[in-house]
Amino acid sequence: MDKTAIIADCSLFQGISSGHRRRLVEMARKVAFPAGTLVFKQDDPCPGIYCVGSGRIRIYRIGAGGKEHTLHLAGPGQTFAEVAVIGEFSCPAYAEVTQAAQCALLPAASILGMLREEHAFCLELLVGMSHWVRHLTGMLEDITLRDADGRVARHLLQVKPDSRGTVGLAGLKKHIASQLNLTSETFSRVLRRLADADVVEIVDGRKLRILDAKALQVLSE
Amino acid sequence: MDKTAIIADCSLFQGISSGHRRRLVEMARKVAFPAGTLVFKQDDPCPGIYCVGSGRIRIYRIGAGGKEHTLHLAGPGQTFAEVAVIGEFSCPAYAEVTQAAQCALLPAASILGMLREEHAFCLELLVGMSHWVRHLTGMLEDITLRDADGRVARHLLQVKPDSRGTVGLAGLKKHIASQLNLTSETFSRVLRRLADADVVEIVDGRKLRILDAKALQVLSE
DNA sequence: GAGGCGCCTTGATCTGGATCAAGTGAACGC
DNA sequence: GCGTTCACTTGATCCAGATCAAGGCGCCTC
Repeated sequence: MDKTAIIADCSLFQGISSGHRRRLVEMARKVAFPAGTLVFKQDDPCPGIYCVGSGRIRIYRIGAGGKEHTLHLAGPGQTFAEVAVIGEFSCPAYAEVTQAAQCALLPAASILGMLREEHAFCLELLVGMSHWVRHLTGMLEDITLRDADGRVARHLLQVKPDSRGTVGLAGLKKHIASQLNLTSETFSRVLRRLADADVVEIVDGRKLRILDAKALQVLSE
Repeated sequence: MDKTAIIADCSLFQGISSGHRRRLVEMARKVAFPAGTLVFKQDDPCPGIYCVGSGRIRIYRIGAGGKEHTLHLAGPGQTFAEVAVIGEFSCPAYAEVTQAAQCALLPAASILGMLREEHAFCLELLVGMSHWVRHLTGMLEDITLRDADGRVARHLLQVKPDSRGTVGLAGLKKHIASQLNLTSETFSRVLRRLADADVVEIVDGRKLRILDAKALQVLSE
């Protein structure tokens, strides 16, 4: 997978003109990471925007006592570190490769230059950013206004099912649990309860099928 | 307080050119709200960006069972509904006037038009938005990674003290508590504990003085 | 195949903060 | 003045979900 393909697939740049896209490809650097790599640490200077072509990167924070909170599990077509680049902050979180990944790195300086020159690109990113804000307010709503069952239900409804109604989990259960601000034990128990009530069916450890979307809807209120 | 003054004071538009600012003033409509007004409801179409000149507006969501979560207590110099305008969403929350307020309303259509025409304005808003993202990730970090004492400590450190080290609370205790995802009872108890430990001094119901900022720092880790 | 390790499940217990309940006190209208 | 309301405090109890503990299971490496 080359730089061009990665950037073409990237949802942040869907609405962009082909000319701008070509400029992005030119400035991009292809980077590959084996599983387990720490791409950057919290408070590192931010190298640029990463576009994920393949694999999976987990973005998380660490609080007092070593507790982790996963903000995002970035997969193909997604980006991370955009906000830090635009606001010119240092990295606000840790980024760790959970599945060997190929990414395109758009250096911060080049992006900022292009933003200054290209009005349309600027508009594009503005909309992309507003979606990121939505994601965050959604997480906040989850954590403050929903109980464990509700959060899991909403999460299951958000990941779109593939061919025959099965949804694959984007990462380890413990990482998904941490994204929902739950422990893996609680996540496990909720899944079991949903399976016992025939709301979902556990296909294998990594996949499950939604049997009763309506019931999930009700749970997430 | 007229439109011109409100927009001049508005932190979102600090870096903007005087020409752009003049255009904003032209498109703005002055609106005054008595305390208790519901400015908009969740899912209403978003009328535009509100700039607060005076008074206080509480932005909050309601979850199942009527539980509220306060996202923001917007005061003078601050804006709300920017994100909905830019992303062209409907209102993502409720906005209620907690202290009689004077605002300037920048209609969504005019703002979107200006964004399309004015590159510098677009850049400006992009940076403004990245700060809003920071605010949200800060709240998330608070709620997921800190306990009640830590959240209160961080909150107290965030509001900058006025003349002689006293900090005034931006709203009712129950609204601040809800912003920190606490009940007012818990908030009250934490404040008492901090006062007993001589970390803060309760001046009157609405104000308090920070005696030991270091200790607050430690609590918020 | 044996051992080890990390992920996941399930059960038993613990606890921070919510909820319930009661009381104070300030601000208001009549 | 006198009731009413509403913010806030404080105390007593409760509970959802965390933590602790114990296997089970898949997947390495040797």
